[in-house]
Amino acid sequence: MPEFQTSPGTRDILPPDAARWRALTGEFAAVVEPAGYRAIVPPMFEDLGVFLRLGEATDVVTKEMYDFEDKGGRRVALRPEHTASVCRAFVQHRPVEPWKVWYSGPNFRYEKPQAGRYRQFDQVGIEVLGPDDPLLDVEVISLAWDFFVGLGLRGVELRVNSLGDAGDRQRYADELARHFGGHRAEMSAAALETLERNPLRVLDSKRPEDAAAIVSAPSMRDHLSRAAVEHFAAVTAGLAEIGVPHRIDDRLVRGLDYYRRTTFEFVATALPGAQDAIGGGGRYDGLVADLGGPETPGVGFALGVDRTLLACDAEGCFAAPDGEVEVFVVDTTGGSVAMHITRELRRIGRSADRAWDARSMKAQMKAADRSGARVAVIVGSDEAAGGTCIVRNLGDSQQTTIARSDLPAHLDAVLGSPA
RNA sequence: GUGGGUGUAGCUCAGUCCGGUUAGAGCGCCAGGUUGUGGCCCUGGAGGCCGGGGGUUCAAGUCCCCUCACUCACCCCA
Repeated sequence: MPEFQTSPGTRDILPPDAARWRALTGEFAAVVEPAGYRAIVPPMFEDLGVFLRLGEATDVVTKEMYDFEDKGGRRVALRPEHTASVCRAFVQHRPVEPWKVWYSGPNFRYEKPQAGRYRQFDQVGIEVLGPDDPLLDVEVISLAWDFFVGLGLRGVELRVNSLGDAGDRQRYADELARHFGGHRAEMSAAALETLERNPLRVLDSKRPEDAAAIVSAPSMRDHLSRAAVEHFAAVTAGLAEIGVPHRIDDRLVRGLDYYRRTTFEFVATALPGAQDAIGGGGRYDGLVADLGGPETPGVGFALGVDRTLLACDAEGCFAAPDGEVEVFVVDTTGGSVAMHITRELRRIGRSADRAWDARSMKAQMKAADRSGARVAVIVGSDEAAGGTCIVRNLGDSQQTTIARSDLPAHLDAVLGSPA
């Protein structure tokens, strides 16, 4: 084992995976930018207080925060997600509403690593600040949906729910606490602990002992204000209208407690249960105000890049793009001819690589083969002396000798015009 | 944070239960077979503090303890 390795919960994304990684972000931008979302890049760490607003009852805040004191004595934290940063940026810069932004970048959560769960993990997402129009919720959800579909994913389930307004949520939580209080005897110790902190989260327990108490629990649906009911009805109607399949799940509670009204989650059915949540989001109408800004509604989502890629693996879609070069130059005269040829080729828009360290022709040809190039341009002492080169098709092994000055035109004929 | 599993070559893994000379295989890499030409085949080569530390023993990759890392599940989430 080498002395230095990646820290727990982090890893290197090597080629060709890193290319796929970037391609995924590219796909996301291609879905979201035509809808008017513009890229935002907030800092990776902020004043700890920004993230504490995510909710004191959430694990993300209470036990997973990657916080530390900097040399200036400031209490800062690596961001656990983007939403709080985007809202802080909104309060700080006061852009014109609606403010529609998208992002892509790493988040940090100090958790015990596991399959599909890292301490540094990437998300792509969008946020919209300003409107509280339920049809905006529909747009937001549909963009995530379109993105997944565009990747080729077929086994994605969309679950939606409404948590109501702040008051609804509180009343419901109280009622749930009463309900579960009556079932203490049969429930798991862990669930009882959760009950103390955040009764809503108990609905999330997957333990068999808790199942009965959860099934008989009152539904959020019966505790929504009239306005929240209407909002949610408009959201689900909108989704149905544009043909985005979804399931209403009145037990759906999300991990951050800033959510109000609409919440949703994307589940990849091809993935094991512990890692099948590939994205989620919702409305957070109080968050901007909590961060010291004006009362401003917001909606958004974040999708896990790692898990989305895992889902693609499981479904066999969205393969890594090949990073192969078109031409490989073999030069057995010392290498400087290859230097000139690769430079010329790149200047006219062709990708070209070569071998180093003056290796034998056999070794260079082997490298050419491995590079995935379609043609090899070969220069030995005869060619160097005569100002010619050999162009060899690595597919069918046909080769011809041509004047070096004819190389660009010859490649156009063999490979087509440069991309 | 809690519990299980695993750490041997660049990679995938034998060998560990029942301790015993220079620790193996496949793939990959390098060289040669091919005096200028890749893939296939053949031959050879390089490459291991057997995760780290301590202990038991005449002797430890193998047994015991500790530790670190990875991994899976719970929790939680992306």
